[in-house]
Amino acid sequence: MLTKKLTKLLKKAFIEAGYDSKYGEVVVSGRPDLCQFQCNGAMPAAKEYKKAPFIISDDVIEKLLSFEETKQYIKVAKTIKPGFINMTLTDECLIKNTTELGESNRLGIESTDTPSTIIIDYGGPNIAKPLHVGHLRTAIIGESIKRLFKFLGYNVIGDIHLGDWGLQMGMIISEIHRNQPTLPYFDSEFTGEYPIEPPFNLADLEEIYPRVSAKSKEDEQVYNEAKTATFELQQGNKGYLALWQHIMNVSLIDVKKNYQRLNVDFDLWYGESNSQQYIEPAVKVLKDNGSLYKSDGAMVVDVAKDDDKKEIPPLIIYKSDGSVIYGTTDLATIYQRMQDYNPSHILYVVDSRQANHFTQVFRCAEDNKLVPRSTSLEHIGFGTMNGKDGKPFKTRAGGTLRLSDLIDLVEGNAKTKIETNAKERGFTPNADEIESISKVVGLATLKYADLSNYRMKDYVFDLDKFSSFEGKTGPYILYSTVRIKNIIRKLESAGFNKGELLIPASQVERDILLKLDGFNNVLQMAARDRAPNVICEYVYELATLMSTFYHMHHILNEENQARKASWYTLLTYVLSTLINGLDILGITIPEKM
RNA sequence: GCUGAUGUAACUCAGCUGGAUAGAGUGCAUCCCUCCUAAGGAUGAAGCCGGAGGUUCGAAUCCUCUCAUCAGCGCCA
Repeated sequence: MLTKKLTKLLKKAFIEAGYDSKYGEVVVSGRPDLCQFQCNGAMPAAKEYKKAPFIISDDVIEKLLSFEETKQYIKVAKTIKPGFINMTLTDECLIKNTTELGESNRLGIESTDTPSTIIIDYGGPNIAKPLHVGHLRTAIIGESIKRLFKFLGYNVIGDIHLGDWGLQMGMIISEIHRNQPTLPYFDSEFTGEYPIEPPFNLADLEEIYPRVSAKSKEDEQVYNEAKTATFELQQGNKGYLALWQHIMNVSLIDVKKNYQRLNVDFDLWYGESNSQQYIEPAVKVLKDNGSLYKSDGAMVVDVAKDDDKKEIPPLIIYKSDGSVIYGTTDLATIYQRMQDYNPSHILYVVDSRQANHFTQVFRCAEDNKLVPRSTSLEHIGFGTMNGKDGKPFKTRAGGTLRLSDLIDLVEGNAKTKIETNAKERGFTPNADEIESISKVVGLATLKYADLSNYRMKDYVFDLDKFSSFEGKTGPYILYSTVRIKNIIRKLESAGFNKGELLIPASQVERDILLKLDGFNNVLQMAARDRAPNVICEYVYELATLMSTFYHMHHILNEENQARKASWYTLLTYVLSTLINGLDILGITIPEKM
């Protein structure tokens, strides 16, 4: 980590020159035409010490250059204009650094000093509603954040947190009741075993929810029946529970298939229902604290604070009909997670429109000491998914686009491209190969397009963008990576051996060495801001540098064997950086494409 | 109404813990496939960083106001 090493040196130089070490922070230069690294500390220091900034920077540089260790590493260090300290390293230093990073088992990426447990709550699909494009972001962003923290050495647990215990379940149960009243699940006298076969299939189920949901908006009785069914389910009505289990079983098969296609997997497949047994102990805490009280018929907890800029309504624990609500299950889930895992963080990767809900839940949990101070609850919000018109995305027919249809589309697109491309190059991959490559490429297109936007911004869902293979896209990065693999394969099969890194043969090669060093910093930043788009940017830049490199240097044809061997080594470093970066984004790389 | 988010090139977006000449991709214009994948490379045109004040040696970045868009605001998730 060159910035880190340089910062250490600069801090020492600031101290020896008689200034505070806090001014010694070194960053990658914003003007690569002038230098590789810069330190801006002399300018703020000028204020404190009431001196011209360039006098300070000159003092510091003089000290810096007097250090034994500096001499062999720093090629140029000089003051520019007001008081920038510009530094360029020797090529020897660069290759030594790159070799250290490349040969270390984690590319020199620092692990956390505090390897605590982090729970990531993402995905959150509602049972019995087909997954649609709205479920894409939480899955993809959540997965990436999970992988990032895992990579940085945390013990990370991803929990899908299914929506399986709320009103939507009551809606379905009550609708089935209306349509098939003679089923044993609705017979309170029934004492035998309930049927093993569900009384519906997936297609039925997917059709039921939208129907009853629409009906309940117009027909109050339908709505009330749904509420009653919800209440009874939560109270443990045996028949309802059996039916609920059927709904879960049928629905989960499809849910799992969808996440599998996205290459998203969860450590825990818990849902709201799993928190049921923790509701009582969690509520007891609220009661013992005297926080719980009746308001408008519901049982609530106040979470407002004196310095709130706006009114924050109380969190509802029991609705006036006695049933619990998602705030309740969220609290109970926190209780459960503390008991089972004692995490340092619980991160909720959920649409930012739910910010108020999380403020309420977090405050309630913190005020009532359901979590200690050492545990932080954090809502990782993301923008809403809009169509090109800036309004929430709808298909041409006005409905929501299913996630599975979207994946089909993107994979199909990739397939066409791969087939025509193969034809142009005159080779014919077999059908299986095409199939598996299109899946990988299609998914990379989709994930990269989604992850490269900063998560907080509203999101324009653009099918063209999701299907594009040109420019700053997933396929471009895969293309670049596959090309490296291909060259390495050829070097290997020719029995060629890797060699020590040589002094860079060009500016591009030097830029690659510098870029490789930046990986650690990028990961730390991405983790700090919970922002995978930083990694997207990085991976693209590295891939671009490689494209320029190919254009400039022909590796296989290189006659200087030492040079060729050095490039071989460099390729392996770049490849593992790309592999790791892409893996954190949840993107896999094909062997060919 | 209150609160929050967003406003950067024709389009889609980075950059926002203040730093030197604001960056990509798409599209547009011009070149480059006898040579490791042209899903590529090179060059160019394109910007009062929504507007107005302020803080600072220095502001797209921080503060205040303002306009626009979107979202949320007690028993859905």
